[in-house]
Amino acid sequence: VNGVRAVVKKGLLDWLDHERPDILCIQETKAHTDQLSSEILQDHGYKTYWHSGERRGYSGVATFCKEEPLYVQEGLGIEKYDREGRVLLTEHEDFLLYNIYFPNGQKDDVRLQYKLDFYDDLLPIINEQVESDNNVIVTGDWNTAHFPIDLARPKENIRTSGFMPVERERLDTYVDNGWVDTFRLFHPEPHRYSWWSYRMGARDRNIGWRIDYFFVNGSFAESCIDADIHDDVMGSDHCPISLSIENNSS
DNA sequence: TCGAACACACC
DNA sequence: AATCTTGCGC
DNA sequence: GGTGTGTGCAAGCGCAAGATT
Repeated sequence: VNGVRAVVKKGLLDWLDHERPDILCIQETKAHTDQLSSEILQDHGYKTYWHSGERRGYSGVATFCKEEPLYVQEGLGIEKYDREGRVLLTEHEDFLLYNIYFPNGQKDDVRLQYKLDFYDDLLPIINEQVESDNNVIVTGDWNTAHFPIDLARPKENIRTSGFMPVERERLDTYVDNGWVDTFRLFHPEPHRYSWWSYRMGARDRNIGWRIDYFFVNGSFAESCIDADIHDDVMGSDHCPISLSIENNSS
């Protein structure tokens, strides 16, 4: 969301009150909870969980739940990532939910490698949970467009972090391991993006990237009834994405 | 990150 | 306490 | 002169922290 405090000023809570999702996952909160008021922490009726980076004003994720999760974990359990406040795991009745702000690799080779390591280290963890009979959803800002259809300028960005072959190969590996990009189940069409540069009026011209996903394990994909991108919602350089799941109880 | 503005090929 | 400047990270 | 590639450089926002008032 490029700063929760900024998007609250721009109407996040009105939008939340209108949409009332069962669960809301946000990334790049850029705030510690002691910097936030009760209007965003709790007054809306959701239980909220926060994982913030050590560095003030940087990174951070939050998960809002109508129903209290069975279990909440801050971080992946790997120190070098957890210092940056990138992961919230919540357990729900029918699935585990990872809310993740994947690293950005554009600053230098060190950060690119850090990003690639994150992909490599996350995969065995979630694979193991599926093997243990859990359904798993991994959502958030993945910071990588997988295929040329997923960004407006594929040829121009082959050497830009976010669409480099090494990064795309990591997503290939997720797919090879049975993980499903749910948006494409329902939307084969091009020109559907979830992020646009603030600069150069990129959003007005839809020069964007699809870098936000809901990946789910293969068998759970059958329970997904819709996935979408809501590019009419303003307030950030990203727009919301959604996943709808079959309701088995009631 | 995008694309205007250049440089420099190469016929 | 409010405003400005610089710097960082997208 | 036209077309095609390749490279440096400007480009919005949100936030922190220090300086100035």
